[in-house]
Amino acid sequence: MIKHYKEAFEKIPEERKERILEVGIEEFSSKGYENANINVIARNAGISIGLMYKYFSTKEDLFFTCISRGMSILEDALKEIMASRDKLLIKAEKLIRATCVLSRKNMNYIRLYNEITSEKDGARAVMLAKEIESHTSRIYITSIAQALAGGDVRQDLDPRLFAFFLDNLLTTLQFSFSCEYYKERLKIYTGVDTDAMNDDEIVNQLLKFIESAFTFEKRTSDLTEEKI
Amino acid sequence: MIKHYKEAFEKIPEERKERILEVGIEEFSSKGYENANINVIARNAGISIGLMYKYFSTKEDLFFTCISRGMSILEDALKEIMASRDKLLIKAEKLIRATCVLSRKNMNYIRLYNEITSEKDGARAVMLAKEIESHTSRIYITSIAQALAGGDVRQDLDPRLFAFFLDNLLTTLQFSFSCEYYKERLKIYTGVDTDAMNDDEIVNQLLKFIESAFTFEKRTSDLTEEKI
Amino acid sequence: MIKHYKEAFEKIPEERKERILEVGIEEFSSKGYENANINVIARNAGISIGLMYKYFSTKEDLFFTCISRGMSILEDALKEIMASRDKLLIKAEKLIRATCVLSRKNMNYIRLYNEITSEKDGARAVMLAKEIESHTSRIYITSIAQALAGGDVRQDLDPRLFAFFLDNLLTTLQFSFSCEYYKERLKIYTGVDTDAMNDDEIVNQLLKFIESAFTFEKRTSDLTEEKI
Amino acid sequence: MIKHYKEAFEKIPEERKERILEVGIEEFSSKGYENANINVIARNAGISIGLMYKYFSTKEDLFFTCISRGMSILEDALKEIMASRDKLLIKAEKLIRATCVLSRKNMNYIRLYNEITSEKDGARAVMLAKEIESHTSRIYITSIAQALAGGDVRQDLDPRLFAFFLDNLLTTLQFSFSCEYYKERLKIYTGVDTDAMNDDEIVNQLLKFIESAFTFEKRTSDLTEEKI
DNA sequence: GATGAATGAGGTTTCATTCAT
DNA sequence: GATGAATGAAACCTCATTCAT
Repeated sequence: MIKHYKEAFEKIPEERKERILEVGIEEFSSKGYENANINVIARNAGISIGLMYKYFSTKEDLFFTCISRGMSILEDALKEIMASRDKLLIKAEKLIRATCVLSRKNMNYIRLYNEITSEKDGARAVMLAKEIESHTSRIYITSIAQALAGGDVRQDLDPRLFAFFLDNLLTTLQFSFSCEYYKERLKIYTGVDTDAMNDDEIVNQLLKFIESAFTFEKRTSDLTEEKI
Repeated sequence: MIKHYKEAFEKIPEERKERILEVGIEEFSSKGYENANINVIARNAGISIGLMYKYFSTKEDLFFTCISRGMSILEDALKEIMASRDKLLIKAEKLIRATCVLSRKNMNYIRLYNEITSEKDGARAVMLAKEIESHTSRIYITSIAQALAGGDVRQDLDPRLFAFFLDNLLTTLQFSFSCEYYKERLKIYTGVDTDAMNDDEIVNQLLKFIESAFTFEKRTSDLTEEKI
Repeated sequence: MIKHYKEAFEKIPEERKERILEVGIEEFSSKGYENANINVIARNAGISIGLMYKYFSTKEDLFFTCISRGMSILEDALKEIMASRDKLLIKAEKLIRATCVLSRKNMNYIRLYNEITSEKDGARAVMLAKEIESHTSRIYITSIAQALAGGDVRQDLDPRLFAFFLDNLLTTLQFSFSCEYYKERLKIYTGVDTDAMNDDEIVNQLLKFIESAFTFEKRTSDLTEEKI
Repeated sequence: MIKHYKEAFEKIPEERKERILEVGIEEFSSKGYENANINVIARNAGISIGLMYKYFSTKEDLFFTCISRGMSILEDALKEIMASRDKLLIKAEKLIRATCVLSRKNMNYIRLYNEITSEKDGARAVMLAKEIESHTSRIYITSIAQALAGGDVRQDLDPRLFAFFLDNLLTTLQFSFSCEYYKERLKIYTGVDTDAMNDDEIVNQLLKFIESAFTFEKRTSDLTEEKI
């Protein structure tokens, strides 16, 4: 992962590092990149703007470093679940449940991720995607490939694409618990306010959705039938 | 849908209206709301900035009007498919295929939609979600409810949530064909460049994913078995 | 009095003339010259902005013409009172009483006059003062000179300066009934809200003030006494 | 008195503070609030526009701070005179003479005050009047009340209203020495150019005017006589 | 290392005025 | 005579970045 900070930043106490990045994440995630104000971040972090520029060359670099931190926290949660020896669908269930819990706890990180996903600049988008998605995707793909090899899932699935679909569902779910637009959208679909919602129903339904998608394979005979 | 333009805008020839909104959509979708420049939009649309303000009270209103246009175009495509008497999964297949085609053709509209989904301001997000998602969600939910009533799909699904999951998958797919970050992400998952990709594989896999999710219901006996 | 309108304005029906000028006076007096909007005036007067410019060359000219109308209305009220054969102090009393009544009725005209009195541009100020004050001042001065000649007032007064002081008192009183700042100022001095105020007390006191100022002459003996 | 500047402004050297405010007063008093240009003020004060906004949140706040300075300078001159143990009419004479001198020296402050008196916005007008007039009015009223208690002035005067009339006369006199419109108006009344005028005559006459107004009380017998 | 005062380019918005119809 | 669409200069304000101390 590329460093987006200067040497000076490495040398300061961990505590101050965290302070700066947490304040940055708060600002970037709540206002978006453009509307975030570096001077405000410095002030809230308790350091001078001059020092901020000793640590980061540009606003962009501070943003990237905030992202690194935020995303690695989210990734750690994912890794912990995926590291287990559980079968794929057990992992899926854990993931879904964890998503509900973490989305509320790590709201800022998810909002930050959401901000990234609407990056307009091609080069920045590519760089960010590579830094953020590579590892995650590998974890999902590997896990599914193993399940495939173990005969735990339908044999006609493509691990890469099913990993992609799975992540799409989980990512959107995260957004739906954390990001303003997605929260309202979920409310419109379910008719219930997200914050007041009981997670069980959505967890159960999504689990069914994913479980069936991953496990049931159409028998050859089905293929000759009329499509439902 | 609320009007976000002034009376003067209603009176001008359709051709100019389109010109302005298309130029606006191009600017907003390629640079994002904050970085979009209304002077540039006016210039590219061939009108003066003063006139622009005769049509729209604020940059925000121009943005909203661009969104209205972009989203209604996307919605029309959806409506056409969902209006058919096809069974749900036929519709799903059509939707998926249409998504591939339209995502490349209507790239700007989808990028605009993507921009909206990362709206940070709560009030704006709620307003936008209501304007954009209400209709779409109803179409999906109704269609699924009908399939449920007709016994075409598994009986233990919740139409609202399954509609939600389905839309999540389709929306993410659209983004993956249109938006820089999501394009790179898809490339990372599949290993293939999105633009050079043959859609067939992804369409087939997603269809399988959705089809199984919607149709296969665990038999009671399964519930007693060990989870896969 | 210099014409500040074009020929076209002279030819239109009296009713439309009045409409335009009344609307203009309303706009200029309530917002001030700079913040007044010619396009708004045209719209409220029911004519097109193009026509407005057929009648007046510039915003300034419209303003001047509004002033002419407003000031001549105020002047007419003054003239009527001053034309009587009453003794000076009877006139003064009538003036003061009229001021109270007219200040509320002709609030807009007085506000317009107040706007003029803070004109910053030297040339414009001179022009306006000449147009507005010449006639008024002559009326006052003449009246006082007659009273002086008739022995009705103290013999050591200078008619020009006493006219000036008298007008100062009356003008400020008008402002105090019509203009936001002066209204609040009067409230601060009296402790009573201007709009709720009973005029009698202020009329009586001002009358005493003026009456004494105009009529009592220090006897020679006084001059040797200690100043009070 | 409410602060209309930011903390940063408090910390800068007195000299620079004065520089900025004097330049601001010059600009506001010569062009009026609307036509004043803060970029010009910043340039003339020798600072950047960005810094200007570090000191003041808005143009309005800079204006208010300029006013505070200007008005407090004028108030100080008033206080000095009114603090003496002189009898009321001695004070009055001093006030009138001081007005002549100060009006020429402090022309900008008085023009600024004049600008305020034509404030159109109700809320702003009330705020300004309270900030500016409260103290002044109290000084006048107290002084007159004391003179009344001491039997130095006529017993039938209302201290509040007579203070009001006195201030009206002095204020108008100030304007007549400083503000374009009022200067021309004075010229029209006296026939002499204000700048070339010998103050003595106007001072003497105004003193007579005020002295008589304050001291001579109609005897009861007068009341039965025909009004003069 | 640390500060924060200072910069100034750039974007949104307003409105007097023009002119083709 | 009458319209009102169209123009564009100009002003307020923000904030990433610099640099002297």
